[in-house]
Amino acid sequence: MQQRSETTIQDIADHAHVSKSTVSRVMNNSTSVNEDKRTAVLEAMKTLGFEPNLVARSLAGGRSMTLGVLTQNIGSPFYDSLAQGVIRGLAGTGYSPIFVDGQWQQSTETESIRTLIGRRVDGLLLIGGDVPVEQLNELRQRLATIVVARDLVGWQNQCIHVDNVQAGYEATKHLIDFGHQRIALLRGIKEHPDATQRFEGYAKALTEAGIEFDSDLIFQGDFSGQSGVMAVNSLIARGTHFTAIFAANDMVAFGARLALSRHGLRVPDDVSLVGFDDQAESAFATPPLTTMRQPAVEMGTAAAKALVKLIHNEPYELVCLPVELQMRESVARLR
Amino acid sequence: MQQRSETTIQDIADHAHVSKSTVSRVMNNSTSVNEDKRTAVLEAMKTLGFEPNLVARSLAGGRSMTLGVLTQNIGSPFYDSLAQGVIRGLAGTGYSPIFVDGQWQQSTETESIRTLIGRRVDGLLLIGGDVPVEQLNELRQRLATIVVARDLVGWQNQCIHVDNVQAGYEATKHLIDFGHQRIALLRGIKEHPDATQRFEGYAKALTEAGIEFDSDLIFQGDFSGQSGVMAVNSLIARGTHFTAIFAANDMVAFGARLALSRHGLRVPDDVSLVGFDDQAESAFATPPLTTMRQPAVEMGTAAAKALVKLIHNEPYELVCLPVELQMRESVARLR
DNA sequence: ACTTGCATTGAAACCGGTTTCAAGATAGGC
DNA sequence: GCCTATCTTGAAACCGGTTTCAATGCAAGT
Repeated sequence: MQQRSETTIQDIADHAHVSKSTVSRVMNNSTSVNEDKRTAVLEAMKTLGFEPNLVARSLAGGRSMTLGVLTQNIGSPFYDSLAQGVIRGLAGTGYSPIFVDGQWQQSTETESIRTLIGRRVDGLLLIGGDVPVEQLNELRQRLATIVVARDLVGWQNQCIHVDNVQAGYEATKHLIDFGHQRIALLRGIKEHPDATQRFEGYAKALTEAGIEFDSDLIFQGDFSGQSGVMAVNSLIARGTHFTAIFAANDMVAFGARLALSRHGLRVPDDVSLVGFDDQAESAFATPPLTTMRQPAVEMGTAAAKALVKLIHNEPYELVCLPVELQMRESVARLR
Repeated sequence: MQQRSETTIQDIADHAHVSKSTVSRVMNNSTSVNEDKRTAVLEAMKTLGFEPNLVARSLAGGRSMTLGVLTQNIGSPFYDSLAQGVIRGLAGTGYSPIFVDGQWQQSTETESIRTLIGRRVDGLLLIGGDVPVEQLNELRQRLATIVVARDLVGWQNQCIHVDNVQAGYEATKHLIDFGHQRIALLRGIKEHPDATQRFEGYAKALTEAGIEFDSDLIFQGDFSGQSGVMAVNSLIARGTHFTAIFAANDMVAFGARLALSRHGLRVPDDVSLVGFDDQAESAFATPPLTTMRQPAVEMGTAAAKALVKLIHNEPYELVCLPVELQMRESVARLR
């Protein structure tokens, strides 16, 4: 595919009978330019249909106006919502995001970050991921970096995340408040810090309510729907008694709900169910799913805006957004 | 944030006692280089931790190794799956995607495409969207372009999409085969060609089966869950008799299923339900949703690979992937 | 021994902008 | 009317690579 040679700044200069420098100045409003020349240049740009070469601009100016976004599992609701938020937060700032998928694999992530650096992004937005802190500490020395959905020590103001312990606590507390004592926990991936922290919250709520912890109620799975059905099947097969389920996320909750129904168990009449994430489908599940709402879009937006400020050395604040219980109809008071 | 000045090709050259040219040659394997020098250069690159400046490379080489992907509604399942497919298709090709969101607005899309051109992407992948054909025809003259999920006349081999008429036909046919005659159609957005084409397929299946078309069964909505709820409420409020629903997509089907249950109607016992897309949640809905599976990931992958070939002027083929009926449990034979 | 051909290599031009520097022009201050 | 501060402006250097071009060296051909 031959790229038709584009019009350059030099063409504009010739057409307007000025020098390249002047054209550049008009484009950037850097120093004052005589009104005649300015209009002549603008005129020429319009006539010739000039589109500045961002690549050349990046090289010369040292700024690429591009932000690298390392995300995980593009195609999964939570991370997509974050990405959506990032896009919104960047709208109108002049910066474009370039997304790469880390796939929750350290090697992939490291490689992806290298690529982004090679592309000379002006800043980095890391969403989740497994890259060790030491490596990130090094990274932030040379590049404006903000981390989302991950809790890093020593990153006070360059890190926006959610309190998963608190969230796990509240979800469990909600079930306890409704009279449940036998609460099954469908854990997410073992190594995943979110899963671990929510588990902590769960345990804390139990302890606080004086309910004995029973490891039979814990199912170690992942974040998939299939994991939810397996958990319930396994729970029932083992004959474990439970009246409520706190699922790793909404997708797991869907799977659990399906498996329950296969066993003739109704939600919420027989078993109460709480999810996590509040993805779009959850409000329209049958019954609508009670879940912990993660402000994914908002986090993405906040992170993006903060990164832009960080790059410009402007002050900003990164608040820790709350996970809120979204009460719907999948939880019932224990009779 | 001060960007620590990176090591350049010149540093490598000095360190290895060769010229810039030679370093470049080693990097690109362009012409043969003496083994001694080659190792010296590689050595130097390792020692100095050299990361080539992609920006400079793009400018000099005329290739940016970047592909522009214009997608719609990042954060919606179908388009996200496509994006996921694109990422997979590009893995290992050396090209990175840069995603921009057109948000189904022509002005935004046009603007986004301009930005991508300004970034000197080597190719364009347009997913859905409203940009008029004439504009696209112009575009393809200057840039390798492939369009996904859209049927464009005259784009035979640069366009990968799905036969929505056929898909609409098959979904409807499936319901008819199960004895349904009063099939409500929950249409997607009026202007959206997908919605129109599926409607065509619906009408065709009806005609073919000798079932009279009843406009009372058509609900004009959008692609949201809320739309499904409203449709069912409206249908019931109007007293329209129906035994099956063909929803604009799975999300709409979820909404419909919820509204049905609110009215005491069971799926599939009282009303059968067919969705569209087969998003991940659908298999775990209760009951698992029968739906038309769009091979979104596969389409994304195929499109990405084709684009790379197109850029390299290599031959490729873009097959029209089939939409397949994914039979699950939301459709029952009419008693 | 002399020409020919190919492999190697560095110098320099180039990609399309930005930015520094110095010069010319204009205007204000006395 | 002269000097200085400010505004405009173009030439040229620069960003970090790629690529062309010409030169050098060396082995093969005759």
